[in-house]
Amino acid sequence: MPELPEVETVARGLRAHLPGRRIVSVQLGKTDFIDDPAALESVLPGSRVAEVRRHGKLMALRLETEADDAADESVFLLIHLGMTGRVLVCAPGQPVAPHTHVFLTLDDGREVRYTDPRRFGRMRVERESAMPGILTKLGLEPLEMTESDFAARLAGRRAMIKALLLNQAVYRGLGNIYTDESLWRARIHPMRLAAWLSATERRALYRAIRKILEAAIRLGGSSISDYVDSEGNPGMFQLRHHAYDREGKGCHRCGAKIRRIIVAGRSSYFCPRCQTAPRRRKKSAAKMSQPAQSRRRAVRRRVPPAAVNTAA
DNA sequence: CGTTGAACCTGTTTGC
DNA sequence: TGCAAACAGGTTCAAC
Repeated sequence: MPELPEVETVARGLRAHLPGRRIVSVQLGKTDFIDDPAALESVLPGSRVAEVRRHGKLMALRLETEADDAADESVFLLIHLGMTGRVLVCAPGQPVAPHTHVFLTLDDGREVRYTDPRRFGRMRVERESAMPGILTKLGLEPLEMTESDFAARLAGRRAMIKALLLNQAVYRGLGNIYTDESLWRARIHPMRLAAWLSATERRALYRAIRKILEAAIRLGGSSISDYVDSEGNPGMFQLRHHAYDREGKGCHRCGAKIRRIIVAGRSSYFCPRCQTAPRRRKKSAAKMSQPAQSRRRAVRRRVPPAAVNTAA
């Protein structure tokens, strides 16, 4: 479910309710998705939510703990929703959904509940001093990066563009839905090698990512099966998908049938007419005669244009 | 570096 | 109809 627009929507919902609230108590169900459950139980009660941040798909609640001493270091509750995680702010009596494993009771009587059937999500507490290290491992924030920042990350990379967009150490927050939607909009085939995109294509992709994410946030994210925001409402952006989950249906631009292939281990939807496939890479040279092989060798390692500058 | 496949876990959809 | 396989928005790790 949750990619940047969904996590942003949840974070905004939490922002409307949590800052200033004190956490009174914590109850845990299954804890195999929590790094250190005991730490959660000891740190959270009595703390006050100061701020709700989002870094890519990661939510970070800054907590002010009861001043034990002069050290005014904040603590962060980190929440990653994985595939099926939900965070809901509930009235006390509300029925408890199955697979709800974390309850945070607030000082106004309401509860923050974490529900996650597959438990691919993650939760943990971190000291403030650990945060910079965590954030530097993440890539660029898509809605904050400049076009040249974006392009610089593609330079010299021989990976397929889809794999690179999904890599959270390159850009943070894009997942399977929004990479496919962005590539469709930019008319780029998911298997194209990143370094070999033209300047025009890079620009189109940069702009597509912004447009898609902004529109998705405006509509509260995409709800395919599980996703709901912090109040339990689904998003609406799935109604505007052009590629994702549309196998066999007509391309909204040209009418060709949307195809599904596996790229980077993930289902990838694209329009075979609008997003033209890269030239097939050479098969193994094993069967070639010796002279042919040496001739090949000379031209084999073509250096992608973008890497030339970087290397020099 | 980059790719692939498996693993984590449960629920739903698809196919024979 | 029934059961098993395939599949799902994410991340991580080992092996090549």
